[in-house]
Amino acid sequence: MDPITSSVSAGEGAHSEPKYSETAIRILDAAEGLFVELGMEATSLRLITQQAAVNLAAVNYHFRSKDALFEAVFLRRFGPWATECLRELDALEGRVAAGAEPLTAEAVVWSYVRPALALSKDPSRGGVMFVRLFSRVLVENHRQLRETMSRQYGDLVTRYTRALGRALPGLTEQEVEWRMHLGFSVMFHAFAGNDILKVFGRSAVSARDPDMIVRHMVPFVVAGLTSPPSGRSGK
Amino acid sequence: MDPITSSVSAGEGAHSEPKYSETAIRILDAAEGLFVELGMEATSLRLITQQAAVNLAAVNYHFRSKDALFEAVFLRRFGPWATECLRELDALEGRVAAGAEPLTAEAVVWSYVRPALALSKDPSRGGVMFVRLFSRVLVENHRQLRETMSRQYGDLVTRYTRALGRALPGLTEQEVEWRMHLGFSVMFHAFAGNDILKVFGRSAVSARDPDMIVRHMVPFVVAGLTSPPSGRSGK
DNA sequence: ACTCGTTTGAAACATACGTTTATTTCATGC
DNA sequence: GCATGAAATAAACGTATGTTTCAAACGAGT
Repeated sequence: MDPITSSVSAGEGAHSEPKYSETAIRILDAAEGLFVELGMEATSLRLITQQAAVNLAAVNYHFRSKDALFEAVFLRRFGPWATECLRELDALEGRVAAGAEPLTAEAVVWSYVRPALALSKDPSRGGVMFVRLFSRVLVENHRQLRETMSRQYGDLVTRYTRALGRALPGLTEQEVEWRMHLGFSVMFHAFAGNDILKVFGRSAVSARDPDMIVRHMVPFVVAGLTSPPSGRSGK
Repeated sequence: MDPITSSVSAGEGAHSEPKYSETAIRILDAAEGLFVELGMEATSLRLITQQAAVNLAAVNYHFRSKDALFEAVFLRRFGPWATECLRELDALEGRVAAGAEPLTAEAVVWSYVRPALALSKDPSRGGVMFVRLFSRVLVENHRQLRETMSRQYGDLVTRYTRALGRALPGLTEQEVEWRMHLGFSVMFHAFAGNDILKVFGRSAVSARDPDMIVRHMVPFVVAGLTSPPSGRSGK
């Protein structure tokens, strides 16, 4: 029988995670690394199955198609990360509501950075691979994945935007959205190591240590987020 | 005869631009749009030649291979842009040397943003396409292109790094490189419109007007660049 | 021991790809 | 008006792709 309908649809309802068989996991692991390194299009199923030491047909058996495999690879990491982000946000807003601390942009940033950092350091959850995969999704156009994301995780963005807006009073809603966009862009691509300097071969920086990335990135982003409002806000 | 050896190698020496035949230009234009939209791997020569209304073999005739075509597509835009950036930097440093203005981080940023903005608004030079293509190059691994870039344009990065370092005294060399990396990441991906919010379907922001992008982006980046040095500088 | 649903396995499928080959068309110089 | 080299064309090449097929192996339940 189709293992897809049993596992995936069982895990469809509200953010729960599907269980995978051992060979399915081997496929996911191999595919993850290759998708990150070569991109979705340039990675062949034969390369994946060879590296995973499983049969070629196993991919279509366990995941129905290459596209569905890509989505599974991505969502396996994204789901837990999104959950952790929401938990961090909940905790932060709880402390703020209790008057234990003010709601600052830096605190909001950390509620995103902390899960990303934890994830980066945990190889069993994909380590830094996931962030690099995510940065690919941002650039490539995976239509179906985007639909899934906006359907299933749209509220995450809403939550962050609202929190940031509260942390940055005096900014128009549009300015908040822009800074959110800019700030998250930096964070994603910094974590992913999409370094311009790397392209030019002058990459003394790319030590790729997550702690160091965070140490330089967070002050940069917080400074950008909290900079004084521009004279006239955009149309 | 091979049109490649005549045109490209004629334009090899020191940043000059090769001349292309009309059909070659048609191919470059079609390929540019498709590479941006679909990525290098997902774009087939058949799609390109069909859209350019030229024969399939014309690509290999004029550009030798698909890889070489990609490089040509990229360098056609990158060359003039790099030249303009260097001219802006020269002009800035000239004014600074003459004591006409101080060397600020914002001025350095503008020496990059101005050419990018001009390019974004000029459809005859690819418009916003090029920046989006560039952001793909940052994420995908085009080995040969990277070699060409670092060989031919490595000095551009050196110039920017040095200028930024002078504009930001009190920062260690490493901090300057980090901020440079972060700042340019924002600028590239902001111009390219690689919007995280877009992935989640909540893209009120992405009006994609270059002027508005710049208006929000520059203050953000300048704030990040000029933020006070972090306590202990990273190892 | 046998059955039945699940999972693997090897092979084939049709298609699409980048590239190459010959041939034809075309413009230009003599 | 013909020869010459560049450019366009149609067709084929070999290979690699995602997917499907169908038979074999497996593993628990009775």
